[in-house]
Amino acid sequence: MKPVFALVDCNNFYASCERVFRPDLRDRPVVVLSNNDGCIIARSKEAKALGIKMGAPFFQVREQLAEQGVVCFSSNYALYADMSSRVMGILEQEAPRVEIYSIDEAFLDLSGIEGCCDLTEFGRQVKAKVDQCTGITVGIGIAPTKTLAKLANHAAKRYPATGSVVNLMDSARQRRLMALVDVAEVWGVGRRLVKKLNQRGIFTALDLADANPKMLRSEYSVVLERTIQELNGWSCLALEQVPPTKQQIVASRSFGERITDQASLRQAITMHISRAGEKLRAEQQLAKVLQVFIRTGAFNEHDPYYANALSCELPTPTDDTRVLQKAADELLSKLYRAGYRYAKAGVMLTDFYQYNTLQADLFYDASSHAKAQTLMGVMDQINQSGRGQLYLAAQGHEQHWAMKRERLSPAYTTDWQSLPLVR
DNA sequence: TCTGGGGTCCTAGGACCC
DNA sequence: TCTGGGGTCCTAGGACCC
Repeated sequence: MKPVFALVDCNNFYASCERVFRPDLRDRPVVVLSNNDGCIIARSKEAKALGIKMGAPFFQVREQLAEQGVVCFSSNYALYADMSSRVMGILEQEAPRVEIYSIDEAFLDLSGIEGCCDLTEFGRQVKAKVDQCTGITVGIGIAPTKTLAKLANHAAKRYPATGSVVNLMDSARQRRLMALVDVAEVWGVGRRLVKKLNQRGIFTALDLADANPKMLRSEYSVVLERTIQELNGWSCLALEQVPPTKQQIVASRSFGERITDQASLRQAITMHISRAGEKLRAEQQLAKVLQVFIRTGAFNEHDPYYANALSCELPTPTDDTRVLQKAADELLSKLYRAGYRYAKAGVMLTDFYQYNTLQADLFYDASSHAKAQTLMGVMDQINQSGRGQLYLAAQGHEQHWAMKRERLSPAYTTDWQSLPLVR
């Protein structure tokens, strides 16, 4: 059976989420800022039309945005994650198999439904349903491979006449579109690769599709060879319905203000360890290797620069926040140098083990490990219940370095106190 | 003063083994 | 002049993605 993929992608997702609950902003330019109100990471259509650049540092464009009447939001991940799960829920109702690819994108496997209905019409129905139920508009690209579906989605967004649904099952139509599209737009072709491909005379997606896959593989990598095959309608990337288990977990943040003392760094590292531990337990895994890293600002030429990381192997794999915190603290003591203005710190967990395949050593104490797991379970439950927060004292109560979020919108969908009111 | 966070995969090269 | 051949595992770094 010929495979059929659809890529559903939410338009300007974060900016759209903010606008769903603020109808007064419907036609106004809106941008959403990264953590710490650092850079611009999402723009509404109107904001893009004003020429506002993706990734622009907020402090550099702040005045200009104010003059242009652009509404700015701090990022509100609780809201975006909840809106995302609503959108994905609808897709799961509509399509037989779904791969949630990112917070705002999903691949659908539509193989076999051609016989029952017109693919383009199906796409329009899905789009209308998502719009009606969530207020989020999406673009949909349909094609025989994931890479072509991505390209079709790109076209759906770029050409309004398509009604945001593009069916690219026909190979003549694929070639017509590819001839119009810059090779930089192809999924898997990043900035570095574009330069090299341009030097070889490959400028459009079609140039790449017609290139020799074996030759480009030997010069670059098997990834690019697969991309070429996919552009030619040979599906190399399958739908992945079950997310593969994670291989690493990272928790890190820049500080709202620079830190110079070790005590504050210790608080921050403890907080990151707690978050990483929660993620690890949600994955039902144990970690053996822990890394801690700290660094000063990367942009200021006047301040001395220092960035360093240290890792250690734990005696046995663990998911106990307290054990991880103790190890992290020792690493931090070795890493810390006085006299620097630190901008960011974080932790990384790697080398994971499943609960039941754990290879215990001679001194492994099963009963104390079971107790620790119960304790961590209770802690996670309380923290998720919304009734209060349990955390290690080392995290501190007042964090002067906490993330800057000066333009945060309410948690409209995840907090009773913040429900929008209709009068 | 102020520039995000969290992932994956691939490859080359070194260490080590028989 | 000339110093084997073949394999695995691990790590660091590069490139990409959203």
